[in-house]
Amino acid sequence: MATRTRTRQRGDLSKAEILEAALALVDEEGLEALSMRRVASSIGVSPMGLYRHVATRDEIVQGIADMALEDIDVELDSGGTWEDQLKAVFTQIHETLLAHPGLIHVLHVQPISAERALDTVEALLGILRGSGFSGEEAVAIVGAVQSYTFGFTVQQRARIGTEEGQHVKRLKALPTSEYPNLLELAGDFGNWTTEQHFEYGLDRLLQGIAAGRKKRQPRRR
Amino acid sequence: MATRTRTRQRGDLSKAEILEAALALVDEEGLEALSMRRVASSIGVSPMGLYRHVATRDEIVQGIADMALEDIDVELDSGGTWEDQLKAVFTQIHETLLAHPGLIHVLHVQPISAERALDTVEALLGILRGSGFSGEEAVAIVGAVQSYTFGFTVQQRARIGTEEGQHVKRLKALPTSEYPNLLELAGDFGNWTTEQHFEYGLDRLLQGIAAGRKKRQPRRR
DNA sequence: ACCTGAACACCGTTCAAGT
DNA sequence: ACCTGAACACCGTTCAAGT
Repeated sequence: MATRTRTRQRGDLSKAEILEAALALVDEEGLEALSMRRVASSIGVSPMGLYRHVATRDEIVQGIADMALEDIDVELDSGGTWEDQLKAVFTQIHETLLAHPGLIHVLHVQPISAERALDTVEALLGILRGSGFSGEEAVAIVGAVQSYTFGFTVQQRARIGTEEGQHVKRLKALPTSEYPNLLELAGDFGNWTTEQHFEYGLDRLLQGIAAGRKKRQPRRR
Repeated sequence: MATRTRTRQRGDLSKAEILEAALALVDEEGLEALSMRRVASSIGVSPMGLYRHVATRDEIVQGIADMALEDIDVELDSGGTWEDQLKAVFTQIHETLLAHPGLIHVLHVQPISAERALDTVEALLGILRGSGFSGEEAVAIVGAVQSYTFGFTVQQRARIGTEEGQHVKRLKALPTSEYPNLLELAGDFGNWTTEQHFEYGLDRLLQGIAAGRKKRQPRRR
Protein backbone atom coordinates (compact mmCIF):
# COMPACT_ATOMS: atom_id res chain seq x y z
CA MET A 1 0.00 0.00 0.00
CA ALA A 2 1.13 3.51 -0.88
CA THR A 3 4.01 2.47 -3.15
CA ARG A 4 3.64 5.55 -5.29
CA THR A 5 0.90 7.71 -6.67
CA ARG A 6 1.03 8.62 -10.34
CA THR A 7 -2.37 9.76 -11.45
CA ARG A 8 -4.27 6.95 -9.77
CA GLN A 9 -2.93 4.03 -7.78
CA ARG A 10 -2.33 1.48 -10.46
CA GLY A 11 -3.65 0.55 -13.86
CA ASP A 12 -5.91 -2.39 -13.20
CA LEU A 13 -7.20 -1.50 -9.78
CA SER A 14 -9.66 0.72 -11.48
CA LYS A 15 -12.30 -1.72 -12.70
CA ALA A 16 -12.81 -3.19 -9.25
CA GLU A 17 -12.76 0.30 -7.84
CA ILE A 18 -15.40 1.41 -10.33
CA LEU A 19 -17.65 -1.52 -9.47
CA GLU A 20 -17.30 -0.96 -5.75
CA ALA A 21 -18.17 2.69 -6.06
CA ALA A 22 -21.10 1.82 -8.31
CA LEU A 23 -22.46 -0.82 -5.96
CA ALA A 24 -22.22 1.53 -3.00
CA LEU A 25 -24.10 4.16 -4.97
CA VAL A 26 -26.86 1.76 -6.00
CA ASP A 27 -27.26 0.34 -2.50
CA GLU A 28 -27.63 3.83 -1.11
CA GLU A 29 -29.66 5.60 -3.73
CA GLY A 30 -31.05 2.98 -6.07
CA LEU A 31 -30.30 1.97 -9.62
CA GLU A 32 -31.54 5.21 -11.15
CA ALA A 33 -28.77 7.07 -9.31
CA LEU A 34 -26.16 5.04 -11.19
CA SER A 35 -24.85 7.41 -13.83
CA MET A 36 -21.41 7.44 -15.39
CA ARG A 37 -20.97 10.97 -14.19
CA ARG A 38 -21.81 10.20 -10.60
CA VAL A 39 -19.67 7.08 -10.39
CA ALA A 40 -16.78 8.97 -11.93
CA SER A 41 -17.03 11.88 -9.56
CA SER A 42 -17.33 9.60 -6.53
CA ILE A 43 -13.93 8.09 -7.31
CA GLY A 44 -12.44 11.37 -8.41
CA VAL A 45 -12.04 10.83 -12.12
CA SER A 46 -13.57 12.39 -15.19
CA PRO A 47 -16.66 10.68 -16.65
CA MET A 48 -14.63 9.59 -19.65
CA GLY A 49 -12.02 7.97 -17.48
CA LEU A 50 -14.46 5.15 -16.86
CA TYR A 51 -14.56 4.19 -20.51
CA ARG A 52 -10.97 3.04 -20.34
CA HIS A 53 -12.06 0.17 -18.05
CA VAL A 54 -15.65 -0.39 -18.95
CA ALA A 55 -17.35 -0.33 -22.33
CA THR A 56 -20.76 0.84 -21.29
CA ARG A 57 -23.00 1.66 -18.38
CA ASP A 58 -24.67 -1.70 -18.74
CA GLU A 59 -21.37 -3.47 -18.14
CA ILE A 60 -21.23 -1.78 -14.75
CA VAL A 61 -24.77 -2.91 -13.98
CA GLN A 62 -23.96 -6.52 -14.87
CA GLY A 63 -20.77 -6.31 -12.89
CA ILE A 64 -22.35 -5.12 -9.67
CA ALA A 65 -25.18 -7.62 -10.05
CA ASP A 66 -22.60 -10.41 -10.07
CA MET A 67 -20.87 -8.83 -7.10
CA ALA A 68 -24.11 -8.83 -5.13
CA LEU A 69 -24.52 -12.55 -5.73
CA GLU A 70 -21.23 -13.19 -4.00
CA ASP A 71 -23.10 -12.54 -0.77
CA ILE A 72 -24.83 -15.88 -1.16
CA ASP A 73 -23.18 -18.26 1.21
CA VAL A 74 -24.97 -21.53 1.59
CA GLU A 75 -23.66 -24.29 3.67
CA LEU A 76 -25.52 -27.31 2.35
CA ASP A 77 -25.59 -29.74 5.20
CA SER A 78 -26.26 -32.81 3.17
CA GLY A 79 -27.97 -34.52 6.03
CA GLY A 80 -31.19 -32.60 5.41
CA THR A 81 -34.07 -33.48 3.12
CA TRP A 82 -34.20 -31.87 -0.33
CA GLU A 83 -37.02 -29.70 0.99
CA ASP A 84 -34.85 -28.36 3.80
CA GLN A 85 -31.96 -27.72 1.49
CA LEU A 86 -34.03 -25.92 -1.14
CA LYS A 87 -35.59 -23.87 1.61
CA ALA A 88 -32.21 -22.91 3.02
CA VAL A 89 -30.84 -21.87 -0.35
CA PHE A 90 -33.80 -19.78 -1.45
CA THR A 91 -34.15 -18.16 1.94
CA GLN A 92 -30.54 -17.06 1.54
CA ILE A 93 -31.20 -15.76 -1.95
CA HIS A 94 -34.24 -13.94 -0.62
CA GLU A 95 -32.07 -12.21 1.97
CA THR A 96 -29.39 -11.33 -0.53
CA LEU A 97 -31.98 -9.70 -2.76
CA LEU A 98 -33.35 -7.68 0.12
CA ALA A 99 -29.83 -6.48 0.89
CA HIS A 100 -29.48 -5.04 -2.61
CA PRO A 101 -32.92 -3.72 -3.43
CA GLY A 102 -31.73 -1.62 -6.34
CA LEU A 103 -30.53 -4.71 -8.15
CA ILE A 104 -33.51 -7.00 -7.70
CA HIS A 105 -34.93 -6.27 -11.14
CA VAL A 106 -31.56 -6.75 -12.80
CA LEU A 107 -30.92 -10.04 -11.03
CA HIS A 108 -34.43 -11.15 -11.82
CA VAL A 109 -33.99 -10.62 -15.52
CA GLN A 110 -30.38 -11.60 -15.97
CA PRO A 111 -29.55 -15.21 -16.81
CA ILE A 112 -27.32 -16.71 -14.15
CA SER A 113 -23.64 -16.23 -14.86
CA ALA A 114 -21.97 -15.41 -11.54
CA GLU A 115 -19.90 -18.33 -10.31
CA ARG A 116 -21.60 -18.36 -6.94
CA ALA A 117 -24.99 -18.70 -8.56
CA LEU A 118 -23.87 -21.44 -10.93
CA ASP A 119 -22.36 -23.41 -8.04
CA THR A 120 -25.60 -23.11 -6.15
CA VAL A 121 -27.76 -24.29 -9.03
CA GLU A 122 -25.37 -27.16 -9.73
CA ALA A 123 -25.67 -28.25 -6.12
CA LEU A 124 -29.46 -28.01 -6.13
CA LEU A 125 -29.72 -30.12 -9.26
CA GLY A 126 -27.52 -32.73 -7.65
CA ILE A 127 -29.63 -32.79 -4.52
CA LEU A 128 -32.88 -33.13 -6.44
CA ARG A 129 -31.63 -35.89 -8.73
CA GLY A 130 -30.15 -37.66 -5.76
CA SER A 131 -33.62 -37.58 -4.23
CA GLY A 132 -35.13 -39.33 -7.20
CA PHE A 133 -36.31 -36.47 -9.39
CA SER A 134 -35.55 -36.62 -13.10
CA GLY A 135 -33.25 -34.02 -14.60
CA GLU A 136 -36.13 -32.32 -16.37
CA GLU A 137 -38.19 -32.15 -13.22
CA ALA A 138 -35.21 -30.86 -11.23
CA VAL A 139 -34.89 -27.97 -13.67
CA ALA A 140 -38.61 -27.24 -13.46
CA ILE A 141 -38.45 -27.28 -9.68
CA VAL A 142 -35.53 -24.87 -9.47
CA GLY A 143 -37.27 -22.58 -11.93
CA ALA A 144 -40.52 -22.61 -10.01
CA VAL A 145 -38.97 -21.92 -6.63
CA GLN A 146 -36.80 -19.23 -8.14
CA SER A 147 -39.87 -17.61 -9.71
CA TYR A 148 -41.67 -17.56 -6.40
CA THR A 149 -38.66 -16.23 -4.49
CA PHE A 150 -37.99 -13.38 -6.88
CA GLY A 151 -41.65 -12.55 -7.30
CA PHE A 152 -42.28 -12.35 -3.60
CA THR A 153 -39.14 -10.39 -2.82
CA VAL A 154 -39.78 -7.79 -5.49
CA GLN A 155 -43.24 -7.11 -4.09
CA GLN A 156 -42.00 -7.11 -0.53
CA ARG A 157 -39.28 -4.62 -1.31
CA ALA A 158 -41.61 -2.36 -3.26
CA ARG A 159 -43.80 -2.06 -0.18
CA ILE A 160 -41.01 -1.14 2.21
CA GLY A 161 -40.59 2.42 1.02
CA THR A 162 -44.29 3.26 1.28
CA GLU A 163 -46.06 4.31 4.43
CA GLU A 164 -47.48 1.50 6.47
CA GLY A 165 -51.07 2.59 6.55
CA GLN A 166 -51.45 4.23 3.17
CA HIS A 167 -52.31 1.13 1.23
CA VAL A 168 -54.72 0.01 3.91
CA LYS A 169 -56.42 3.38 3.93
CA ARG A 170 -57.04 3.24 0.20
CA LEU A 171 -58.63 -0.18 0.56
CA LYS A 172 -60.83 0.99 3.40
CA ALA A 173 -62.17 3.78 1.23
CA LEU A 174 -63.75 1.23 -1.13
CA PRO A 175 -67.54 0.92 -1.35
CA THR A 176 -68.67 -1.59 1.29
CA SER A 177 -71.29 -3.31 -0.80
CA GLU A 178 -68.99 -4.20 -3.67
CA TYR A 179 -65.89 -5.18 -1.75
CA PRO A 180 -66.88 -6.86 1.51
CA ASN A 181 -63.90 -9.20 1.63
CA LEU A 182 -61.30 -6.61 0.74
CA LEU A 183 -62.71 -4.27 3.34
CA GLU A 184 -62.76 -6.82 6.09
CA LEU A 185 -59.27 -8.02 5.24
CA ALA A 186 -57.77 -4.61 4.47
CA GLY A 187 -55.44 -4.91 7.44
CA ASP A 188 -54.11 -8.26 6.30
CA PHE A 189 -53.83 -7.06 2.74
CA GLY A 190 -51.76 -4.09 3.71
CA ASN A 191 -49.31 -6.41 5.39
CA TRP A 192 -49.00 -9.57 3.33
CA THR A 193 -45.28 -9.34 2.60
CA THR A 194 -43.77 -10.36 5.92
CA GLU A 195 -41.14 -13.05 6.33
CA GLN A 196 -43.83 -15.37 7.63
CA HIS A 197 -45.76 -14.92 4.42
CA PHE A 198 -42.64 -15.65 2.40
CA GLU A 199 -42.15 -18.83 4.35
CA TYR A 200 -45.80 -19.82 4.02
CA GLY A 201 -45.70 -19.71 0.21
CA LEU A 202 -42.31 -21.37 0.00
CA ASP A 203 -43.47 -24.20 2.25
CA ARG A 204 -46.64 -24.69 0.22
CA LEU A 205 -44.69 -24.80 -3.02
CA LEU A 206 -42.22 -27.35 -1.67
CA GLN A 207 -45.06 -29.38 -0.23
CA GLY A 208 -46.81 -29.39 -3.58
CA ILE A 209 -43.64 -30.53 -5.33
CA ALA A 210 -43.33 -33.38 -2.87
CA ALA A 211 -46.98 -34.32 -3.25
CA GLY A 212 -47.00 -34.12 -7.01
CA ARG A 213 -43.93 -36.06 -7.88
CA LYS A 214 -44.09 -39.29 -9.74
CA LYS A 215 -42.96 -41.87 -7.25
CA ARG A 216 -39.61 -43.41 -8.00
CA GLN A 217 -36.76 -45.07 -6.17
CA PRO A 218 -34.21 -42.66 -4.63
CA ARG A 219 -30.97 -43.01 -6.51
CA ARG A 220 -28.22 -44.90 -4.69
CA ARG A 221 -24.89 -43.22 -4.10
CA MET B 1 -68.49 13.50 -32.14
CA ALA B 2 -67.14 16.16 -34.46
CA THR B 3 -69.06 19.05 -32.95
CA ARG B 4 -66.33 21.54 -33.69
CA THR B 5 -62.58 21.63 -33.91
CA ARG B 6 -60.76 24.39 -32.10
CA THR B 7 -57.13 23.56 -31.60
CA ARG B 8 -57.64 19.89 -30.69
CA GLN B 9 -60.86 17.94 -30.55
CA ARG B 10 -62.11 18.84 -27.08
CA GLY B 11 -60.68 19.72 -23.74
CA ASP B 12 -60.83 16.48 -21.86
CA LEU B 13 -60.33 14.00 -24.67
CA SER B 14 -56.67 14.65 -24.35
CA LYS B 15 -55.81 12.60 -21.29
CA ALA B 16 -57.22 9.41 -22.77
CA GLU B 17 -55.50 10.25 -26.02
CA ILE B 18 -52.20 10.70 -24.22
CA LEU B 19 -52.52 7.38 -22.43
CA GLU B 20 -53.44 5.54 -25.61
CA ALA B 21 -50.48 6.95 -27.45
CA ALA B 22 -48.22 6.14 -24.51
CA LEU B 23 -49.44 2.55 -24.22
CA ALA B 24 -48.95 1.99 -27.93
CA LEU B 25 -45.43 3.33 -27.66
CA VAL B 26 -44.57 1.13 -24.68
CA ASP B 27 -46.05 -2.00 -26.25
CA GLU B 28 -44.00 -1.42 -29.37
CA GLU B 29 -40.71 -0.16 -28.03
CA GLY B 30 -40.67 -0.80 -24.31
CA LEU B 31 -40.91 1.40 -21.27
CA GLU B 32 -37.61 3.16 -21.85
CA ALA B 33 -39.02 4.58 -25.08
CA LEU B 34 -41.71 6.40 -23.12
CA SER B 35 -40.54 9.98 -23.01
CA MET B 36 -42.68 13.08 -22.77
CA ARG B 37 -41.16 14.31 -25.98
CA ARG B 38 -41.95 11.16 -27.91
CA VAL B 39 -45.51 10.86 -26.65
CA ALA B 40 -46.12 14.49 -27.45
CA SER B 41 -44.75 14.25 -30.96
CA SER B 42 -46.75 11.07 -31.66
CA ILE B 43 -50.00 12.93 -31.02
CA GLY B 44 -48.83 16.12 -32.65
CA VAL B 45 -48.46 18.42 -29.69
CA SER B 46 -45.55 20.14 -28.03
CA PRO B 47 -43.90 18.37 -25.09
CA MET B 48 -45.30 20.96 -22.72
CA GLY B 49 -48.81 20.43 -23.98
CA LEU B 50 -48.89 17.18 -22.04
CA TYR B 51 -48.43 18.94 -18.72
CA ARG B 52 -51.86 20.51 -19.05
CA HIS B 53 -53.41 17.03 -18.64
CA VAL B 54 -50.84 15.11 -16.71
CA ALA B 55 -48.66 16.23 -13.83
CA THR B 56 -45.65 14.02 -14.46
CA ARG B 57 -44.26 11.22 -16.55
CA ASP B 58 -44.98 8.81 -13.73
CA GLU B 59 -48.67 9.61 -13.89
CA ILE B 60 -48.64 8.37 -17.49
CA VAL B 61 -46.89 5.18 -16.43
CA GLN B 62 -49.47 4.51 -13.71
CA GLY B 63 -52.25 5.31 -16.12
CA ILE B 64 -51.17 2.89 -18.83
CA ALA B 65 -50.49 0.20 -16.24
CA ASP B 66 -54.12 0.45 -15.13
CA MET B 67 -55.22 0.39 -18.77
CA ALA B 68 -53.32 -2.82 -19.38
CA LEU B 69 -55.11 -4.49 -16.48
CA GLU B 70 -58.42 -3.87 -18.20
CA ASP B 71 -57.47 -6.75 -20.51
CA ILE B 72 -58.10 -9.15 -17.67
CA ASP B 73 -61.42 -10.78 -18.32
CA VAL B 74 -62.15 -13.69 -16.07
CA GLU B 75 -65.37 -15.54 -16.21
CA LEU B 76 -65.47 -17.26 -12.85
CA ASP B 77 -67.65 -20.29 -13.38
CA SER B 78 -68.50 -20.88 -9.80
CA GLY B 79 -69.02 -24.56 -10.39
CA GLY B 80 -65.27 -25.20 -10.32
CA THR B 81 -63.06 -25.95 -7.33
CA TRP B 82 -61.10 -23.11 -5.79
CA GLU B 83 -57.98 -24.60 -7.38
CA ASP B 84 -59.52 -24.40 -10.85
CA GLN B 85 -60.70 -20.87 -10.32
CA LEU B 86 -57.36 -19.62 -8.98
CA LYS B 87 -55.65 -21.32 -11.88
CA ALA B 88 -57.96 -19.70 -14.40
CA VAL B 89 -57.48 -16.24 -12.94
CA PHE B 90 -53.70 -16.35 -12.68
CA THR B 91 -53.33 -17.91 -16.10
CA GLN B 92 -55.26 -14.94 -17.43
CA ILE B 93 -53.06 -12.51 -15.52
CA HIS B 94 -50.02 -14.33 -16.86
CA GLU B 95 -51.27 -13.80 -20.40
CA THR B 96 -52.08 -10.17 -19.80
CA LEU B 97 -48.57 -9.56 -18.53
CA LEU B 98 -47.07 -11.24 -21.56
CA ALA B 99 -49.18 -8.99 -23.78
CA HIS B 100 -47.64 -5.88 -22.22
CA PRO B 101 -44.04 -6.83 -21.56
CA GLY B 102 -42.89 -3.27 -21.08
CA LEU B 103 -45.21 -2.89 -18.10
CA ILE B 104 -44.48 -6.09 -16.21
CA HIS B 105 -42.08 -4.45 -13.78
CA VAL B 106 -44.47 -1.58 -13.13
CA LEU B 107 -47.42 -3.88 -12.54
CA HIS B 108 -45.25 -6.05 -10.35
CA VAL B 109 -44.30 -3.20 -8.09
CA GLN B 110 -47.49 -1.16 -8.05
CA PRO B 111 -50.09 -1.89 -5.39
CA ILE B 112 -53.37 -2.90 -6.99
CA SER B 113 -55.64 0.02 -7.71
CA ALA B 114 -57.26 -0.66 -11.07
CA GLU B 115 -60.90 -1.56 -10.70
CA ARG B 116 -60.53 -4.74 -12.71
CA ALA B 117 -57.77 -5.95 -10.43
CA LEU B 118 -59.67 -5.10 -7.26
CA ASP B 119 -62.75 -6.93 -8.53
CA THR B 120 -60.64 -9.97 -9.26
CA VAL B 121 -58.99 -10.04 -5.86
CA GLU B 122 -62.34 -9.52 -4.16
CA ALA B 123 -63.74 -12.50 -6.05
CA LEU B 124 -60.76 -14.68 -5.21
CA LEU B 125 -61.02 -13.89 -1.52
CA GLY B 126 -64.69 -14.80 -1.63
CA ILE B 127 -63.97 -18.11 -3.34
CA LEU B 128 -61.25 -19.05 -0.87
CA ARG B 129 -63.27 -18.14 2.22
CA GLY B 130 -66.23 -19.97 0.76
CA SER B 131 -63.99 -23.01 0.50
CA GLY B 132 -63.17 -22.89 4.18
CA PHE B 133 -59.97 -20.87 4.30
CA SER B 134 -59.65 -18.17 6.90
CA GLY B 135 -59.38 -14.57 5.77
CA GLU B 136 -55.73 -14.39 6.75
CA GLU B 137 -54.91 -17.54 4.86
CA ALA B 138 -56.86 -16.37 1.82
CA VAL B 139 -54.72 -13.24 1.71
CA ALA B 140 -51.54 -15.30 2.05
CA ILE B 141 -52.66 -17.59 -0.75
CA VAL B 142 -53.43 -14.80 -3.17
CA GLY B 143 -50.09 -13.20 -2.36
CA ALA B 144 -48.18 -16.41 -2.89
CA VAL B 145 -49.80 -17.27 -6.20
CA GLN B 146 -49.37 -13.70 -7.35
CA SER B 147 -45.69 -13.82 -6.42
CA TYR B 148 -45.17 -16.97 -8.41
CA THR B 149 -47.10 -15.70 -11.43
CA PHE B 150 -45.25 -12.42 -11.65
CA GLY B 151 -41.89 -13.98 -10.92
CA PHE B 152 -42.25 -16.60 -13.59
CA THR B 153 -43.62 -14.23 -16.20
CA VAL B 154 -40.85 -11.69 -15.71
CA GLN B 155 -38.21 -14.34 -16.26
CA GLN B 156 -40.05 -15.85 -19.20
CA ARG B 157 -40.38 -12.49 -20.88
CA ALA B 158 -36.74 -11.62 -20.29
CA ARG B 159 -35.70 -14.75 -22.16
CA ILE B 160 -37.86 -14.11 -25.21
CA GLY B 161 -35.70 -11.40 -26.69
CA THR B 162 -32.50 -13.42 -26.44
CA GLU B 163 -31.32 -15.99 -28.94
CA GLU B 164 -32.51 -19.49 -28.27
CA GLY B 165 -29.15 -21.22 -28.11
CA GLN B 166 -27.00 -18.51 -26.57
CA HIS B 167 -27.76 -19.30 -22.97
CA VAL B 168 -27.33 -23.01 -23.61
CA LYS B 169 -23.99 -22.43 -25.30
CA ARG B 170 -22.67 -20.54 -22.31
CA LEU B 171 -23.66 -23.37 -20.01
CA LYS B 172 -22.02 -25.94 -22.27
CA ALA B 173 -18.76 -24.05 -22.08
CA LEU B 174 -18.53 -24.74 -18.34
CA PRO B 175 -15.83 -27.07 -16.99
CA THR B 176 -17.19 -30.62 -17.06
CA SER B 177 -15.76 -31.74 -13.78
CA GLU B 178 -17.28 -28.97 -11.71
CA TYR B 179 -20.70 -28.76 -13.31
CA PRO B 180 -21.82 -32.23 -14.37
CA ASN B 181 -25.51 -31.60 -13.77
CA LEU B 182 -25.65 -28.20 -15.43
CA LEU B 183 -23.83 -29.58 -18.44
CA GLU B 184 -26.07 -32.57 -18.84
CA LEU B 185 -29.20 -30.48 -18.36
CA ALA B 186 -28.03 -27.44 -20.33
CA GLY B 187 -30.73 -28.01 -22.93
CA ASP B 188 -33.47 -28.11 -20.33
CA PHE B 189 -32.03 -25.13 -18.55
CA GLY B 190 -32.01 -23.02 -21.67
CA ASN B 191 -35.71 -23.71 -22.07
CA TRP B 192 -37.35 -23.73 -18.68
CA THR B 193 -39.78 -20.87 -19.24
CA THR B 194 -42.41 -22.55 -21.42
CA GLU B 195 -46.13 -22.49 -20.71
CA GLN B 196 -45.86 -26.07 -19.50
CA HIS B 197 -43.32 -24.99 -16.94
CA PHE B 198 -45.57 -22.18 -15.80
CA GLU B 199 -48.40 -24.64 -15.36
CA TYR B 200 -46.17 -27.12 -13.54
CA GLY B 201 -45.20 -24.62 -10.87
CA LEU B 202 -48.69 -23.22 -10.53
CA ASP B 203 -50.14 -26.70 -10.10
CA ARG B 204 -47.55 -27.59 -7.48
CA LEU B 205 -48.22 -24.42 -5.54
CA LEU B 206 -51.98 -24.98 -5.56
CA GLN B 207 -51.47 -28.59 -4.60
CA GLY B 208 -49.30 -27.56 -1.69
CA ILE B 209 -51.91 -25.07 -0.53
CA ALA B 210 -54.53 -27.80 -0.61
CA ALA B 211 -52.27 -30.23 1.22
CA GLY B 212 -51.14 -27.76 3.84
CA ARG B 213 -54.39 -26.25 4.91
CA LYS B 214 -55.75 -26.71 8.36
CA LYS B 215 -58.78 -28.87 7.88
CA ARG B 216 -62.04 -27.07 8.54
CA GLN B 217 -65.67 -27.23 7.52
CA PRO B 218 -66.47 -25.50 4.22
CA ARG B 219 -68.62 -22.50 5.00
CA ARG B 220 -72.33 -22.85 4.24
CA ARG B 221 -73.94 -20.42 1.87
C1' DA C 1 -57.63 29.53 -21.31
C1' DC C 2 -54.70 26.96 -23.51
C1' DC C 3 -50.39 25.96 -25.80
C1' DT C 4 -45.34 26.87 -26.72
C1' DG C 5 -39.98 28.08 -26.93
C1' DA C 6 -36.20 28.65 -24.54
C1' DA C 7 -33.80 27.23 -20.74
C1' DC C 8 -32.01 24.38 -16.73
C1' DA C 9 -29.99 20.56 -14.96
C1' DC C 10 -29.33 16.29 -16.05
C1' DC C 11 -28.25 11.75 -19.15
C1' DG C 12 -24.75 8.05 -22.22
C1' DT C 13 -21.41 8.20 -25.45
C1' DT C 14 -18.08 9.94 -29.36
C1' DC C 15 -14.11 12.12 -30.79
C1' DA C 16 -10.34 15.04 -31.11
C1' DA C 17 -7.11 16.87 -28.13
C1' DG C 18 -3.98 17.17 -24.36
C1' DT C 19 0.20 15.32 -21.35
C1' DA D 1 -0.53 5.11 -22.71
C1' DC D 2 -3.77 7.11 -20.28
C1' DC D 3 -7.00 10.71 -19.15
C1' DT D 4 -9.89 14.84 -20.41
C1' DG D 5 -13.06 18.84 -22.43
C1' DA D 6 -16.16 19.95 -25.53
C1' DA D 7 -19.85 18.35 -28.07
C1' DC D 8 -23.99 15.58 -29.69
C1' DA D 9 -28.33 13.88 -29.11
C1' DC D 10 -31.15 12.89 -25.81
C1' DC D 11 -33.92 13.31 -20.94
C1' DG D 12 -38.01 15.61 -17.28
C1' DT D 13 -39.57 19.77 -15.90
C1' DT D 14 -39.96 25.09 -14.98
C1' DC D 15 -41.14 29.48 -16.32
C1' DA D 16 -42.03 33.41 -18.90
C1' DA D 17 -44.07 34.39 -23.06
C1' DG D 18 -47.22 34.10 -26.85
C1' DT D 19 -52.27 33.93 -28.92
